[in-house]
Amino acid sequence: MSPDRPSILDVAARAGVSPATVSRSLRGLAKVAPQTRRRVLDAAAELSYVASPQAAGLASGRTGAVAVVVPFITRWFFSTVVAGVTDALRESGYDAVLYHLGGADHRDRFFEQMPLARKVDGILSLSMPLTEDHTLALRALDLPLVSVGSHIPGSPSVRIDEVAAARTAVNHLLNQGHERIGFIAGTPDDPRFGFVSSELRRQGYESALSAAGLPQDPELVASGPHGLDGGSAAMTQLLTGSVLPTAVFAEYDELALGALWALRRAGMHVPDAMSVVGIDNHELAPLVELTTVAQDAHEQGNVAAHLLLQALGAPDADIGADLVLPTRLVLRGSTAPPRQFR
Amino acid sequence: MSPDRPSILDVAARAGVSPATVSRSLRGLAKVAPQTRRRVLDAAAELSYVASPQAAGLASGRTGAVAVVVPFITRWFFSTVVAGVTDALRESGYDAVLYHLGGADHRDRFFEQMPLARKVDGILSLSMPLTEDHTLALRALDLPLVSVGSHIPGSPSVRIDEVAAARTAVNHLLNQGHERIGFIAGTPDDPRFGFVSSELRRQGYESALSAAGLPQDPELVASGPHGLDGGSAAMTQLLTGSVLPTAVFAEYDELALGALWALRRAGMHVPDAMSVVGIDNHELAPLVELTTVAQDAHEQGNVAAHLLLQALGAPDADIGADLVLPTRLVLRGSTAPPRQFR
DNA sequence: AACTGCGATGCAAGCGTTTTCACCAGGAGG
DNA sequence: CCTCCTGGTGAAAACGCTTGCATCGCAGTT
Repeated sequence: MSPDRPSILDVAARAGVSPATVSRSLRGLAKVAPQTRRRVLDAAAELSYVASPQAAGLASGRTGAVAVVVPFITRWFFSTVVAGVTDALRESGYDAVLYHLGGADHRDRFFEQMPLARKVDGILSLSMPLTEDHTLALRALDLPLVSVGSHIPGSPSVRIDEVAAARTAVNHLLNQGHERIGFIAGTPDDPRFGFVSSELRRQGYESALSAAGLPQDPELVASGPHGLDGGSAAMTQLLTGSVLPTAVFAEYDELALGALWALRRAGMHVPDAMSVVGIDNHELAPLVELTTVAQDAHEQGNVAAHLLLQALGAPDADIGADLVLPTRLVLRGSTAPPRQFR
Repeated sequence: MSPDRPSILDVAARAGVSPATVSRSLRGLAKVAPQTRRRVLDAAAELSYVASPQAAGLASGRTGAVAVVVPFITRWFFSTVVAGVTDALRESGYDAVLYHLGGADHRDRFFEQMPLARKVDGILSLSMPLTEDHTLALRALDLPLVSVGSHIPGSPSVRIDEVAAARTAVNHLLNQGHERIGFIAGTPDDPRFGFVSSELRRQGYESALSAAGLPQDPELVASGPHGLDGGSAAMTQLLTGSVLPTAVFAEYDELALGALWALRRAGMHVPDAMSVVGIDNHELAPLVELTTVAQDAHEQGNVAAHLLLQALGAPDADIGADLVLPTRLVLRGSTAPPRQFR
């Protein structure tokens, strides 16, 4: 049925040249006479020859693949970034090997045995919550590394200004006259550390409050697991607390959506009884009229991939680029001045 | 900085055995004395040796990776299936190479040059809309293939009974007394063909109507691009048509969500003025009280991965398994009897 | 006319494993 | 005491490319 895939020798024979020339022709290297190249290309086509990436890799030391390390592929932000990454990678012929590292235990195991040792040429780390050990393990690989959503010192990164984004969201609420503003965060799945963006957004929340001369009430901060349910749980927590906020800022839209859900169940009207704002501009945000600070996740993936490709092309280019992409406040119906202002 | 990764020869030298024995020890093959194996394992650990997958692949003909081919990673169903797949794959040590084939043109190019020729040991195709050419190209690869969400004759597949699921959704509406039931579909991105599930769900819709003795009114069928916007557009289309339905069945939840959005903008109350039902049980379905026919996407990914692993283990096991996973109607607030019934 | 330079090509040495086959010691069987 | 296995091990041949180096014409240079 499958009469052995043709090897480079078959192509060489058919084109009447040496395997070396075939290799050079196929990869578009310089020193080949146009006419010779044509002959080789034709021969290869006729045999529908495809070079073995394994052999090529062994010989050249490259793999033609990059690792994409992502914590939760089902979250809007990550799946969208991954889409951006793969779309950019496609052009260049690089493959994307997906490492889905949900739980902290998975991450630990992963970084211990570092399965991508000789498997990839570069790494794209998406907002991974990394301990120092993890980072060191990555470093030890000595592979080009680009991170999205967090900044790993020494390697290029693409992100938004998390603090500013959070501040934008909170300021919006402040501008509307809110004074008791809650914060809903995702609980880190590992006590040792959480998403860098979590921490930064919280900082933004706190600094915005400070700047407005408002106190920080721990009662106004709640957290729940990542995802819709977590947002819902956190909102419920706030609703049953001793201090009722008039508005809440959620770390990201999926938490905000969960909060909206809880509010609905509690019979609290949004935005009359409670304003809600998030970050992301999740695809479904318009559906529930969620006011949010938009970021372009697809673009971030795209840019990150290009950065990595660049690093792969130029062995020791300037490391350390830190691209900060813009965000913008998208006003929808989930925010309004608090009652006493109307 | 990086003093060349150790090779199997280094380990062999350190353990005082031949590379062959090292290879056997490390892979847990039978014919190695326990004591020898220990010695090798220790030596390998001390050198923190990791075998080169490239070389191993070249020599053995295996790659240790499987291709995951997916049309839209950002859709709930696909990202969830991918999560299921990667979670299952992790255990076995196989890597997942992600091929994100959004547009039909990407698919064409992909299947023409078939970049996964020698790159993977097996393929997982997620609901890919495939032309006959595509399928042939896949076949030609002669690799184990498992599909999710559609059935490719001759290879195992995991899916739900699309027709039955659609019928369940429509029957639910019928049982409530609806007689003018609209259908909202996603427009294929390529005129030549669309998702298999699209077609089947439509069949389910039609057969349920027929079974109830209701006519099929083309005016009640609308479609839009995939995703929220498409659902919204299709709903708008229905709302401005000559026949106004009292309920709509959307091919999948994201379209249903889009429909809900359009209804809200049109000021039509759900479910009083219009009932809406979808398929999936999208994470956000509870948020908007969407009645839907639930399917377990994560489980489908999981099962599919295991099926593939099995096929990879047993060279020529029985091909053709066709696992049909259950679905269940989840009643929420988006459906109710039409007005005249109350 | 001898020489230099250079574009085009071939040779052959790797790259780091896996795997077949041969080999060897020692216990079982005759 | 000799043969036959058999578990344990090593030697060496693939596996299918890439690439440094050598080679070879041939058009320019002196």
